Amino acid sequence: MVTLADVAQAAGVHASTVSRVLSRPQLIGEPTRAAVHEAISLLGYVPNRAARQLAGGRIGSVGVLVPDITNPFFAEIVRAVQRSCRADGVTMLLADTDQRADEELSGARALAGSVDGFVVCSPVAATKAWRAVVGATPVVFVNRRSQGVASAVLDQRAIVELGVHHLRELGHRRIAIVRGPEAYWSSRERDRAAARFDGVLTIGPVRPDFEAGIALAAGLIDAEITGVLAFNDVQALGIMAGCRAAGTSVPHDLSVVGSDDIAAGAMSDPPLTTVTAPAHELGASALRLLLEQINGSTDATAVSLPVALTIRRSTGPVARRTMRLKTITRGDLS
Amino acid sequence: MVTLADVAQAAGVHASTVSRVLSRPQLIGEPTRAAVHEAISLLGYVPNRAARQLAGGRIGSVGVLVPDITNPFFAEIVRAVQRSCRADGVTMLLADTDQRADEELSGARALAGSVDGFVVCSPVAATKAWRAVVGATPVVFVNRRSQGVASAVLDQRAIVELGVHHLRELGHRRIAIVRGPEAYWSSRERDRAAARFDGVLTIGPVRPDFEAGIALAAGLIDAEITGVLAFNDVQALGIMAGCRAAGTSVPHDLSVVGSDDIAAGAMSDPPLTTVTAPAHELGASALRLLLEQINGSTDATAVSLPVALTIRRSTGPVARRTMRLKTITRGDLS
DNA sequence: TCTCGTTGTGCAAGCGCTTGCACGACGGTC
DNA sequence: GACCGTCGTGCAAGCGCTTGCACAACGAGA
Repeated sequence: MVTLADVAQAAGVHASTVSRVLSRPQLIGEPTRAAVHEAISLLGYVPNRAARQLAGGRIGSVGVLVPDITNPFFAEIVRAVQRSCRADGVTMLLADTDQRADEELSGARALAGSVDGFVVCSPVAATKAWRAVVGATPVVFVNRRSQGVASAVLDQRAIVELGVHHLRELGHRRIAIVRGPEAYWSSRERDRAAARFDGVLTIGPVRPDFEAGIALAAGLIDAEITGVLAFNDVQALGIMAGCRAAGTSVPHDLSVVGSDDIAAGAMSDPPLTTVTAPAHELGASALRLLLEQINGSTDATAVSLPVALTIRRSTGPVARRTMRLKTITRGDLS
Repeated sequence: MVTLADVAQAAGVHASTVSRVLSRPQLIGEPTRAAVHEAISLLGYVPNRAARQLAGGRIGSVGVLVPDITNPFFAEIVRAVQRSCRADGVTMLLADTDQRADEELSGARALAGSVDGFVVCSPVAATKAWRAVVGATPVVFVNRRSQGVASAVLDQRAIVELGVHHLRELGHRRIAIVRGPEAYWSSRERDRAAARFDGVLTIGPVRPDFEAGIALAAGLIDAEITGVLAFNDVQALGIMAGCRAAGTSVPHDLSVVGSDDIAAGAMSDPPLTTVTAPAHELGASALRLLLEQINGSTDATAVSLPVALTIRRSTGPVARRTMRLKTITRGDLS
């Protein structure tokens, strides 16, 4: 293993000089700097992280917590964070929290001390609990807003509006919005947005997974809903599968709008109309926010990212036969 | 920050004693040990990784390189590795290599020195290049076998056999196997297995993605193939989408078998028959192999994991009209 | 009783790096 | 020509932990 001292000897300078060439080059004279660089590449020197961390206090790595890495949406965020990390010379530590608040916290505890900060996707644990675990360590929440914590979120209101407007433009009058788990900030936010629409039914909470989507389909059909905005794509795909099983045609009898825009949505039959989330930007922004916090430039900023409607073929004009008017009441659906 | 010394003072012993209680408890007498443990929990002491690593030589973290984290198959492997890591108190560092050999190597270079070893999924860089980068650092390849490198692989031959037998049992006689990229060990392995079957056409290489699958469909239909084993599920889904676009019914006109068993396969229409890979076991085995290597117990072992056929509805009996006999020649497909 | 293990604990030397401080060598000022 | 910045570099003290070695205390065998 090549150490600082080896490089220093090869370059004929003191180890501290080499260290400075690496960390604050402007302090070192040009000729010395060149000599050091040459020695470094000659010897193939790679700084030892542990030593660097121990001596310097800084760590140079961030922890990323995701509820489910097998969900392509989170995978995309992780990829974005990892790329940004690489570009900034930061190491990324990943933990899958299995959507559980306790796993979230214990994951953070395990990583605390090994990271300079956390990017936490769709956290479910209470902010207070978070603070207790991470102390003053910088944290940024992805898709959750919370007092005193930096965050990068999707414009949930726009998701609802885009979905509902699209369905209305297609002539739908019996529209349902599927609510997500109560613990999610995004769910609560969508509820708020949904409340602004008259005559739009909100149903659920319904788990944002495929099976729950399947199970939901029958209720939607019974209630003569003609257009539905699912909580996410996976659930939307489930609704479509449920419709298929029930002999209901999408989009003829029921138009389905997803949210996220995962790859599987484009592969489905019919391809899923969805509200596309900029997962990559979300991850990149979160890391930027975190790094800013770590470097002390800002604290607790929040960014909200725009979303866009991607129209595919799971939505279409409302079919005649379902157009009879009828008052929608909550009792229509359980 | 609570240090070893703080704990030592609280427990009325020397720091080295505390250190030993943590690392080799059997060296320390029972009463002392208890006192130390009490002090530790009282003070909420958490060992400093960096210091530990610097002093001890060991690092306690492993690097994981995946070609594409947004592919659910790899995501599942990553999750398995991460869980095993957590159980063993090891930290996982992740890098996405974007399926590129150079990214693979540069990712490894960036992590080398910060990890005790690597788990590399579906590596494409040459083994020699790998050795040059990692030196003596333990490595295990996932889904690639290579002389002198430990590996955890799927039984590729079984994948081919399972797929082909299933199709044959359904009466198919015009069966095609889609080859994967030449750089993949798994591709080469499947070619070898495919060669053992008479009258089975191998086509490709075809990229293992959705678009390539779509593009492939037309050729399959033209060649009057009635059953196809895709390279993976995503490609299989593409083939189904291509068929749909061409008005060809799956499974009536073409039976499609995938490989991997990603979640999207179960959500498709029709649900995809596929060869299920134990992604979780693959990841867990890889980590076990790596840890064994790190601890010096073994070197360069290879495990091969069994796969199983999951029959859903993308395969079915061969339709009458396509059963006329005709000699298959390579020229049928480009 | 003396010696010789055993066992349990303390001591101190680092691991490779960062960084505050000291200091020598300049060039410019009065 | 003595004086004073400024700049570039060396020096050395750690960062928190591990670990080989020393050593005290004790019981057992001679």
